[in-house]
Amino acid sequence: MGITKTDLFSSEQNAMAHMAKVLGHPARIAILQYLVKSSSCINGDLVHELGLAQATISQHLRELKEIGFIQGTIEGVSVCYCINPEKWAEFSQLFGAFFDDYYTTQKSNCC
Amino acid sequence: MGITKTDLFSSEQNAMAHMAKVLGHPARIAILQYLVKSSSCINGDLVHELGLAQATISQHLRELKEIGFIQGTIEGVSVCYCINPEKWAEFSQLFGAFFDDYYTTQKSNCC
DNA sequence: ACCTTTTATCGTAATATTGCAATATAATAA
DNA sequence: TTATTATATTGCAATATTACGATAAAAGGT
Repeated sequence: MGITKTDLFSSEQNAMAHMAKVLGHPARIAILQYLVKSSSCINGDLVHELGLAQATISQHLRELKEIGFIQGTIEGVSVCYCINPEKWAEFSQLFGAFFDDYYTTQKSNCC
Repeated sequence: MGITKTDLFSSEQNAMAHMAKVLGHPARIAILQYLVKSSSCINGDLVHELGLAQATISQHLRELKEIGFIQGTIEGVSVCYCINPEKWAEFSQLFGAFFDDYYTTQKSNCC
């Protein structure tokens, strides 16, 4: 079918999955790492940095912006993209909590 | 095209994206949370827990097992699934490092 | 041997994603 | 105004994902 049955899951689970899905493409990982690393907030010379077409990069940037990982401000002819600090902190916390749950729960080591 | 150009990215970026992609479905998030929470290593009564068909759950479990999030041991007629501690730690560390990179890098707050 | 239970796999339909060329839009420069 | 530059959007082809019914495989019970 190809359609995810979101109604079966909690909004937290759907949100978590959506977030992870956005991270689930190497180009988007690369874009985020580039924005984290670059001291200046470079715009779409990501097109030259990564080897993908301009339309493809633009599409990935939109997905990252829609969920909130990044923000873009118009700067003359070009657009300045950078990490959205609030969302980054929020997502970092959510992922951290997800993984840490395993350690804060008492395990009965079966298997 | 639908095919990801993995050759453009580092193996670390591809690995990170693959890992995130596996987490990018609410059913798989729910399965992991269930396994983390359940004191006993319950098997496929996940089928009853979530509202998906047996074949669908089995498919999600295979993906989780293939990348290493979980492990399954045959126990009579049924299979005992549980979190793979080594991989869980590894993935937790990788995600943590990914998000923390933002904080360990000096920012020049543009935008 | 036969039945039952549990899980895996196959096949398939519906939908989603990826990538790009072509084109549109927006802002500045000449 | 016209040209230029940078980015976004549209349309489409190729491929991937999701979900499930049907069926197979594996193990234990009778």
